[in-house]
Amino acid sequence: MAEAKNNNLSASLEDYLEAIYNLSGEFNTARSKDIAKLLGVSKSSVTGALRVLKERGLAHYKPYDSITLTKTGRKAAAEIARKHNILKSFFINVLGIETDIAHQAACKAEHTLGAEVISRLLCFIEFVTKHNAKGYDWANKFKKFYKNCKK
Amino acid sequence: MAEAKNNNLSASLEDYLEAIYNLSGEFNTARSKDIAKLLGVSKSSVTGALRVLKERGLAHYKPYDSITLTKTGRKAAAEIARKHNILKSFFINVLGIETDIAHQAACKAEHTLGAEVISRLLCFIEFVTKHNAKGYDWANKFKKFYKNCKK
DNA sequence: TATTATAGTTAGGCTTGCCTAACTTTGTAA
DNA sequence: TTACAAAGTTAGGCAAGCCTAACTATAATA
Repeated sequence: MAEAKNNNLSASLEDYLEAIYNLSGEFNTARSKDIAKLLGVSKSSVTGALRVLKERGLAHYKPYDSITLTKTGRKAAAEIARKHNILKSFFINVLGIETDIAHQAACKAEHTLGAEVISRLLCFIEFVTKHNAKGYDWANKFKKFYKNCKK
Repeated sequence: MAEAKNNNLSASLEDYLEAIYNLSGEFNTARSKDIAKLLGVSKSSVTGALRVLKERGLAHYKPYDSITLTKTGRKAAAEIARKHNILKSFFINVLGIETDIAHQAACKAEHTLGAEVISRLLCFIEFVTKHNAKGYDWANKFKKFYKNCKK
């Protein structure tokens, strides 16, 4: 039945899933080559990952055929991307981190920190953001603070 | 010369290093058995890690002998522990996360997030903490906010 | 001091994730 | 339509980390 065992994906598999999701956005199908490039990984590593994603019911995959996500896969990917983007924008806009680094960090964060921490952290970011909107300008206050902060 | 190649340690090795550091606190020497227990790992895994820490000039280690950190090792461990503790207390005191989970997350965080993000995050935590001290009670404000926050 | 439990090590094996090199398939352009 | 380049796959290998089972050393006690 190839039904999704939604068992927690490894950080690496989530990266692949998200990459496919993002690349698919434009064309609805992702190419192995582009996934490899996006993740900085060899083509054969992509092939390997695709096999696993298929096994788990998250991607449609047949050798030499086009790559798409299953419904479950898309849902999972969307959720990953959503969290990822919130974190990323916090890193960039509040902490003042450079885009690429922020991206990398956000990619990995969820896995490492775990669901509970991420969930609360996302709330916290929302909290901070709302305060910002209310005219209490965190990002800027922090920016000044950061200059004198040696950690 | 067994001088420390201070090359970035893996997450796992940092865990071992920190474990030894914390266990040594009480007795000045750590036991394999206790490291294993603390990290939830088998005794043989500890042996393996010790060999690597020795190779990297971070721990003194000889089979069946007592385990201590080198000066470099101690320094590195202290730094890991310091960051770790800041993160942990932020997770617990601001985000309201349960101790064990906070501990796990903090352990892994640095690695995943990378030096730049961690450095800024630690500053941010300090920033938040200082505001707290000034009577702007973040932790509490966030606590209320969190109740209505579904992420 | 001999015995035995505990601590620690070694050997061998598994998984994940990556790599390169060689091969196959596909698609494009003479 | 053939020939060649690009995309994709397969085979084989490597490193990090972990495990269990069997062994060895140490230390405690009778």
